[in-house]
Amino acid sequence: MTEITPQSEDFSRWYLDVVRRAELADYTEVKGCMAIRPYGYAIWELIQQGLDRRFKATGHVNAYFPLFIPASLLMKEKEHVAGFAPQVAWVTRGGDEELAEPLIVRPTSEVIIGTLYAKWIQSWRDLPVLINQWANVVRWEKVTRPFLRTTEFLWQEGHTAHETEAEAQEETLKILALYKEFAETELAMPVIDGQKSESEKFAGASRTYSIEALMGDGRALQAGTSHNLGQNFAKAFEIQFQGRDKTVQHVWTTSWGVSTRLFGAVIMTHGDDSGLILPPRVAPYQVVIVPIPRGNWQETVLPKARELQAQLVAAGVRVMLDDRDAYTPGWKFAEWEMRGVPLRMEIGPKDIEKGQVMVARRDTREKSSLPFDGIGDTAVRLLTEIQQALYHRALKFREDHTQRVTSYEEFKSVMEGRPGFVLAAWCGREECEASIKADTQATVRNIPFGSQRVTRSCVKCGRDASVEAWFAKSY
RNA sequence: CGGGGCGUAGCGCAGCCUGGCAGCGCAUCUGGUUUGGGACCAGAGGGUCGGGGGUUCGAAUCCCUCCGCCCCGACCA
Repeated sequence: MTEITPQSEDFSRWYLDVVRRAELADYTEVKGCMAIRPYGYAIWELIQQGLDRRFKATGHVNAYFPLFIPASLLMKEKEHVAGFAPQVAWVTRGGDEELAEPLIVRPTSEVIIGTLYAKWIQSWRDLPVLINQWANVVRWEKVTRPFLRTTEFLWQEGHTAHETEAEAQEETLKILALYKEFAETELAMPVIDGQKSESEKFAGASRTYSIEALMGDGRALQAGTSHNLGQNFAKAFEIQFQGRDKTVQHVWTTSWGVSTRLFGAVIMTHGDDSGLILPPRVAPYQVVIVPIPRGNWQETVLPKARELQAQLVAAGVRVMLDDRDAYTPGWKFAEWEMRGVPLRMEIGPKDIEKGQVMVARRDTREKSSLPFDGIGDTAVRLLTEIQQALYHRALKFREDHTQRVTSYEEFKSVMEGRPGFVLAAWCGREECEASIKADTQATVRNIPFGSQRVTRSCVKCGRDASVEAWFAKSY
């Protein structure tokens, strides 16, 4: 049995151990292309459901666009192609024929969708277009890591078109808020929202916004982005409509996405040295029942365990009854803890006699006997508690690793010591951003919305600071 | 893409230096006894030694080359 490397010894190795031991994903023959195993995929499906429900509730609909895109289309938006070209995979042959025009495998779908929107949109009455797609995309990455950065990954990409600049901006921020609410409610993961710096914004966007989470090793992870694309793509792809005032105008577009990377964020936000800890709302099994075999247990204990399972299912809880005879209870305890199941219920002859169930929490490891009667409600209440406890624990961790600094010396010493988020005044110039990165490895994660011109000077160069920004070492 | 480390059974590793029967632990399978924190006994199965090429009577071992994984850096919404 391979042990999981302790976080304190090597966080990165811990992460890779958890991914493999918990059977979330596995490597394949191609660099950066991982298989997502059933347990991992079940978690992804729950993430999808939570997001999809929210997209639909805000008026979005799903559609599907093709994997292959004519290379020439990518070239139409100047900044976009410059940003993505180094990461694009090409198809130059089909069967035994050289293609007249090479295809690219989508790294994102702005260009193909833009081409279609140009056909679909004629009038202001066709707007807004609010489409999302669930898809795989490919970006040729040099350094890959399961979930965090893979060559092929799963994500959703929303692509909307609007009549006015204000509407596009509203959509961009609405989705950012949706992502934040989702991360905090479903993933129990506190995030910082704000605007990306000029150097970190999406290739082709007017403005990019992000949510950023803090991982257990003190490094930040960009967990989702929402872009206001202005009229950049509308002009490149001639997406035009006739307005209320009879004039022909370009639409205003947005795009936004989150990927399987979110899953990596969940692992690194909540996990501990025993393995994964899943927030109940995205746990494929919220409760695992371990029957305690004694004597003729299949006829004494097992029926009671099934009854317990039925009560939990009736209460709307996702349950796994682990009735495998080949493993001992102790082995099952360790196994399901490693896989992050929020609650474990043990039921044996002693419990049955007393009308009780032994309940153990994954997050606190507290173990207590609770009455069998009403166990469904008890489980629901405990799961809610765990969901909140995980959020508050993560929030406290972030607060303990967040500070405002006023001098560069202070900035550097924070980054050398216990890293985390640093809020510092910044003049907004790429020059300072780059030299801060060179000195400390920290980059601008984003610029908070409340941030306004402050009287203090740039933490690096001392000039007037236009904003305060969140800095951190990042993935 | 640069520097470093690594690749031998599902996992972790020894063997390589100095060429000569492919091994160990865990896991797996069968049978039995067990089972409230990773059980025990007995037996069994499992290998293109990352791929290709070369040297040699003979290559896991030596040489060339390609691929993959990990770490650091560059790059990367």
